[in-house]
Amino acid sequence: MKLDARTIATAALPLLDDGGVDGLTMRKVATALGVQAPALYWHVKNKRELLDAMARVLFVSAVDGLEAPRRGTDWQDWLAELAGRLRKTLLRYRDGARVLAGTNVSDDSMWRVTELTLRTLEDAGFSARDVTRVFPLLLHFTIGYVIEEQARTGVDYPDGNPYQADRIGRSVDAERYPLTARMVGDLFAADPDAEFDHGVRVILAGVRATYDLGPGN
Amino acid sequence: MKLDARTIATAALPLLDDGGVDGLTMRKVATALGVQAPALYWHVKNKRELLDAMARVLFVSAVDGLEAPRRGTDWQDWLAELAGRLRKTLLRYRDGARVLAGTNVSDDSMWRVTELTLRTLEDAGFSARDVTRVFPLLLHFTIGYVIEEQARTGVDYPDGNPYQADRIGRSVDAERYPLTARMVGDLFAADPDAEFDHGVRVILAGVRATYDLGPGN
DNA sequence: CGATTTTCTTTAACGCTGTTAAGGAGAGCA
DNA sequence: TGCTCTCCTTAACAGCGTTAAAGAAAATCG
Repeated sequence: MKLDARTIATAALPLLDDGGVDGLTMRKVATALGVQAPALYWHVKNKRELLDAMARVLFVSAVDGLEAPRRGTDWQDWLAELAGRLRKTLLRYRDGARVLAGTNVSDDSMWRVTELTLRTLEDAGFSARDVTRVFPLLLHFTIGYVIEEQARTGVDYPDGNPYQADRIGRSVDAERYPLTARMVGDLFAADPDAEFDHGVRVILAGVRATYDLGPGN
Repeated sequence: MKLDARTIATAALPLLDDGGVDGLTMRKVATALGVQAPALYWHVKNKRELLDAMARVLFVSAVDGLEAPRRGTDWQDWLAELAGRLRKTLLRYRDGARVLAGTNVSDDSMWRVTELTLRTLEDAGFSARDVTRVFPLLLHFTIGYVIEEQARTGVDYPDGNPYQADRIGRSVDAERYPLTARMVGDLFAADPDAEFDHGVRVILAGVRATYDLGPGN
């Protein structure tokens, strides 16, 4: 097999599922590729660069095949779908969001998607300056949301997941904090997909309410 | 000095500033406390638990002394200030946001703040169900934003920060992606404080636009 | 008071990590 | 054939989180 940064990263991603990002070692990755660990250093400067490559693969696969909104498609639906795609992709591997978070992804497909988003917003009537702020808004929310979501599976805690509903429920004093106690219950009963989409919609509503839309929308 | 999880965590936080969370070792923490590394394991089960304790200290110090909004204070201003406080606290130590992100913080002060927030929103006229969604929304955005913000300092990259404006600027093909090229410029020229506050305001506008407000608001 | 137990820290050591150094196998080319 | 470049190997290093075992200090008890 031909080895390069991208194939190494692709092979490394599934390994996240046992042990998460902390349990990912160069030796494991090498073994998965039928090679010795130092061989990787010919294609990748260090582990940091491997993680960057993994983030890139993740992001690229999230936006692969993404097209501009078809005529008649609402810009909000399009953005919501984009955020949803990103989330689904991050959820595919354990700690996916942590891998992407704060990683330097500078890939052509990154810029392609950014450009697509900005153009969609401009077409929807937003000013050039405002358009710049929407993309990070959605991106940061998505990453924050999925990090939390993946942390909730609690795999980092060998004996007993502290994120279990009853555990947290018990730790909240329902006498003093009744609203909080109810929120905790709500949160664990809620469908994460719906909750995420809802959050995205709220943000988009804020975008709509905040910025001036040009004529026609 | 009396040793316990909280004092250990407090001593560990400033050590984040050289090396970040990856460079934080039990031995360094121990040395900072004038003690040998294994001594820490009497007070803390493992490094994961130390990080949890650090996250707790961080969160607690962010919301320390926080009070319910004074009469006449807008709920939106109050929430914006809460998010701003959290951000400022995370920014105090390198990788602060990474430490807090997805960490299991179950402290009384956590619930106190949550309750305060929920009550504020209920007082503002939101329904009980809607109220439980606003808090995570702001929290996730804040964490996502600060992770990115702290990553941008690029300390993880020994030779040359790839987040520098000119580097990214050069990597974007301004011919094919003109809007993106401009966005990158905008992003680096922007004041992070203002940009964050703006994001929070957009979200709050979305909250206002999405949920039914009872009579009186 | 001395004896015992409990609390906390030490030294020593374990297996594992990311990473480097040095060298060898094979392809392409002169 | 001999040289160079590409890619992989083996061997090794310092440092990591963590455990085991023993020792000191302090508290408790008869």
